[in-house]
Amino acid sequence: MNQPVETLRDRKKRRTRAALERAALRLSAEKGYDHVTVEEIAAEADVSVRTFFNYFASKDEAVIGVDPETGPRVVARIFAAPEDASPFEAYRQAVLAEITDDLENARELWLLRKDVLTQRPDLLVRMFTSNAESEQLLADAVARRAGLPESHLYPRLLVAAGGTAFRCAVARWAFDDTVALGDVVGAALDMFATGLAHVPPHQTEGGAS
Amino acid sequence: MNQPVETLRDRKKRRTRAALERAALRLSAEKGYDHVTVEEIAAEADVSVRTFFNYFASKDEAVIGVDPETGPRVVARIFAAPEDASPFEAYRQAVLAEITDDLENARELWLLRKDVLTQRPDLLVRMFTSNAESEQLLADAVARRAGLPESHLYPRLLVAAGGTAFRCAVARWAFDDTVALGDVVGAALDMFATGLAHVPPHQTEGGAS
DNA sequence: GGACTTTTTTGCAGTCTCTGCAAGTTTGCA
DNA sequence: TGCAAACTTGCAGAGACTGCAAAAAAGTCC
Repeated sequence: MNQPVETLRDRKKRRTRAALERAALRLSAEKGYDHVTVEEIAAEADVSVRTFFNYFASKDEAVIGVDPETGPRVVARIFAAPEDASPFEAYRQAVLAEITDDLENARELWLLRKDVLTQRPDLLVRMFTSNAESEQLLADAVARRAGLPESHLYPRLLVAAGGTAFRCAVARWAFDDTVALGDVVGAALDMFATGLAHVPPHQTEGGAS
Repeated sequence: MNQPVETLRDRKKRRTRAALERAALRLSAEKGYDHVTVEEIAAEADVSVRTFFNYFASKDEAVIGVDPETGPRVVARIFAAPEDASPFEAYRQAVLAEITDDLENARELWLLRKDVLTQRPDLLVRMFTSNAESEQLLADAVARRAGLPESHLYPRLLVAAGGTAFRCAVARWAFDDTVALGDVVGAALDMFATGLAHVPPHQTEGGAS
């Protein structure tokens, strides 16, 4: 029907969004998140303040890097997993693939973001779990793969756990980025997979400190 | 040294905080969170707007019911658990006890809060995980009980998982409050305990839908 | 009770985030 | 070229939140 052809408009929009995100991160890393105004961000990206708010609902969203395409893309990845993969495995693969890709495509942004999130850990909380909407999307996808009713706890819990794994991993990665973020997320997901009932053996990844 | 005697000042402060929280919740449940101003909340609690902000750093915090005493109290509960309890068990007991108590002491507030959190699920995200500070406190407590270094992933992950369990449980409870909130949190924590690798057998609590 | 210290409350001025609206510009398309 | 749809922008305004200094209240000591 509609081939996903990228029109000039689309390209411009993507560029503007990227410019705003980059500006927000660069300035926040440099001067501190609280000392940067939306006005400055918009100026650096060469658009009006009003336009900033056409792209991001809040200043927070800009540094978080909220992207409306992420949710649907991860859902697609969940369904793209092998037939015989468990719901957990499907979700795990989708999340790790998304992270790896994003880190690949925007490594510099992530390095800046690391700084900003260290300044304001509360923003980190809203990153993966950013909007209830996309979380709902993912939970529905997991539920379908698991053959569970939407009201069941498991899908929501799994998706939320993924967000939590991501959050903790970023926190740890910000503390020591000699390890790959994807690996830390993977490790965290493994702990969730096998259960938290017992303290894991001392196989600290990296063994730092 | 300093007996925990409750002076008049302390009592007034507690009352004011409670009045503000109640006002925030009542008005939000009635008119919708976005249609309530801090001015109205302060008026209903019979204090000035400026005083509102002396108690809560933001409008959000008022409906969330942020209380500076909660963090330390849960930490105390973690250490109060039986010597032979695993870190997970200690944490689990602490969380469940806190929830049970709070629900006991402020049931009406929770019924209002349920409404508000249904309107704005994003606030729910910030509830348990509200501030990075108290999360840090809890993680340190768990780490000490587990004999792990502070940098280890496990304590942070466990605490964050608790927050997640709580969050998902509230979401489900808001949807159907014929079950006790504490029980749903318990069920969620059980899933985390045994691991999310496999879809749990269909022992749906309540079996709704 | 009166004088003095410490806390808490309050008003005020001011900054910043965010929204609705209407007009101006750019892009897509026939 | 000409029209329609999508974006951008400025503007006015509501509302959240902060710093500051004065006023009020509570605790203390004589």
